[in-house]
Amino acid sequence: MKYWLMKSEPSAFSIDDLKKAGSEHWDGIRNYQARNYMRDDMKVGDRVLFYHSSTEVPGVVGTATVSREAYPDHTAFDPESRYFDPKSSPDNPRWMMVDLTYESSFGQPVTLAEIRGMPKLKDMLVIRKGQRLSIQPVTKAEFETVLKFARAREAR
DNA sequence: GCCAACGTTGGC
DNA sequence: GCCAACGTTGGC
Repeated sequence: MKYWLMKSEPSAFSIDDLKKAGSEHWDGIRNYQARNYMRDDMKVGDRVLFYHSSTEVPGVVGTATVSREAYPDHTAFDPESRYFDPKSSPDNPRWMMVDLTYESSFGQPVTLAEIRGMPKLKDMLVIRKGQRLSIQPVTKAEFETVLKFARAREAR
């Protein structure tokens, strides 16, 4: 089983949106490395840290699981979509998506600043300068550290 | 809104 | 295949 961090702008799609939906497809990925992670490495049951970016307090806000492996991102075929890509076609799809299923929401986000401050999380890609990938692998230890930190705070 | 860091595009 | 120009990301 693998572990991931996936970024979303909450104004576009938030953890609450995923909670409401239960499961949802993760469309709009238009970066080859992020696509390759989904296409080649994500399996059903993989666990995901759900991260809110471009918001007042960026950070991990909850968890999800991968519930369907990579399949063509249909928004690339839709000229009306902001994610339209004329180079992608149903015959030869360039972009992929996976489905995520909601797992949990943190009472308070584990903020980017907090991640920066924790020695155990010093190698997380999300705090590496210039790292903008919207899908990033995390280690099991990092995943569990984030989760424990969130749970410990909720227990107080 | 600024801007650093990157990724992509396209002319050559 | 180089690389300048351009677009995007995302924290601040």
